[in-house]
Amino acid sequence: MSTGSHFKTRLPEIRARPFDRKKDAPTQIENLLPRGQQARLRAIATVLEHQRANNTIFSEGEDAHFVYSVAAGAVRISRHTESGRRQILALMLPGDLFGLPDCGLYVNSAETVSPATLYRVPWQRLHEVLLEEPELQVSLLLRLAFDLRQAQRRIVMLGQHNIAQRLASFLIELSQHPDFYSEQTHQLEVPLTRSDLADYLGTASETVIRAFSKLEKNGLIRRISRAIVEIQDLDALRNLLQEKRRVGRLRR
Amino acid sequence: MSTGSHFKTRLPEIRARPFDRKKDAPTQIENLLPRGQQARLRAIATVLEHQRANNTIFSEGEDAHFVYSVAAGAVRISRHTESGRRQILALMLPGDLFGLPDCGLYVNSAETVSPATLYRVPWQRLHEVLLEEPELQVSLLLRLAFDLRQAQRRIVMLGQHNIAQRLASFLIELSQHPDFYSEQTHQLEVPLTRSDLADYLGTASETVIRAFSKLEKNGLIRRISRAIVEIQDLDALRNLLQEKRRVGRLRR
DNA sequence: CGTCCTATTGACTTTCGTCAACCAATGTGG
DNA sequence: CCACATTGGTTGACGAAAGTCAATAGGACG
Repeated sequence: MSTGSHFKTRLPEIRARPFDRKKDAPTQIENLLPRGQQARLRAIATVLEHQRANNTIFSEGEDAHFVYSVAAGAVRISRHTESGRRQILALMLPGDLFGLPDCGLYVNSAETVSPATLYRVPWQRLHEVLLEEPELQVSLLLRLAFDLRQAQRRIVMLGQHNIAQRLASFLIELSQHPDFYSEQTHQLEVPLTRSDLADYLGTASETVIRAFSKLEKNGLIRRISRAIVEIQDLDALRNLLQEKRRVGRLRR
Repeated sequence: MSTGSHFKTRLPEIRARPFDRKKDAPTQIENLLPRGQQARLRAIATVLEHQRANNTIFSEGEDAHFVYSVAAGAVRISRHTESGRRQILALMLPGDLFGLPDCGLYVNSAETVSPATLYRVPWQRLHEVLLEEPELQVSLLLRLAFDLRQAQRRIVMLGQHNIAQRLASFLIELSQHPDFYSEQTHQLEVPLTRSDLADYLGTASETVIRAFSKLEKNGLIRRISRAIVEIQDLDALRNLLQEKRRVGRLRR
């Protein structure tokens, strides 16, 4: 994609430091692990503070040494097709876990989508701990099962819904997350650019924009700024998913 | 879908019997479990012989008491949208495992797609065994990880490929399975009807048929019968996946 | 040999992808 | 501070892909 002749000289701005009990909320690791085992992991976790969006965390095909958990911000998990297109498989939000290796390699790529704070755990160490603690294994199993169900929901969305429905589905899902939605103001922060969103929904950025326009014209949402959307009628968004994919031909 | 006024009176023809060492190949359970623990599971497994296609194995929302493994035939795992459409999430072929519960319930439906032989294991018993045998847990974890990667491949397919590419992708994948593809005759058995295939690929049955016609016209495949397709040019099928989703507008 | 179900093809329409032009925000170097 | 470049967002035009309706063909099976 890039010409290769002019590199941005700015480095990816990341700061790494060990886990700090005073600065880092223990609740962030809670989703991943049951109480009581957290201390062991904190000791081996490093905190990475990515200062900007579009930092690469890892790329598909690389040796997988670390597993990550999101503390703040958002990370996109993506895969590239042989035709050079990109599909965003999932958006990792605070509390989510990613980077599990397959045969020692990462099968997907991960990049920040906004400034983000991550916990990084060496896979080797985690693996050792897993063997000693069957309960941890169960947690991991549940986590995988959750990811699988999530992936299945996306299959349904991509297979059966039109673009406006897919966008509605995304907005609804994101609005479940308190970090991105305020119940008071009804304002939702969309941490993706239009073209990231397009790759997430399996379409083109222009089509995403037209879907936004359509929802706005029908009074379901209102675009406040690039990244802020006011949800005006959540129920109507939900009802949209009940509709057919296509209006059908007018009968004569 | 059905009118409800005329029920088929024929019962779903299933025969159940305990696992029989002489009739049932032990290799079938091997994918699921490492050697040495197989015997324990055989003792608690029941063999179900579904005589016909479209038998319901379980439906989404039901209490989940059993986990299943396919010995012969094929099973479709599906989910229904609120708009009444159906998406087939996965096709379970010999060696595959399905029916893991989520909070005690099945989240998907499962039906036979052809006559099929299944191994049925009570979840309760399996769960007990899992607790005693951490190695079994690891097998299950690997299995889930595999299913997740499979689901991610389908997300890419649905999000980035046109219908001909999706069909090609399906044919290629099925041709990996010796039970359905003969290297000698290059004949592939497609165990799905066109409309099942449509629900699998996220499209309409007419569109599937047109994709078949297109591949045949271009000499990549040849339709022998409803369910038999001769793969004439596997490489060309693979190359199809490298192409862009759409040809693009003619430049003036 | 009719009946039922699936497959196929044609006609028509909607949805969506692509190209192109333009706007808005932001950042950078002079 | 301003000219300028860069990036991302938006809109319009156009055509290709795909969904829907309808009619027909083709097997399987009683």
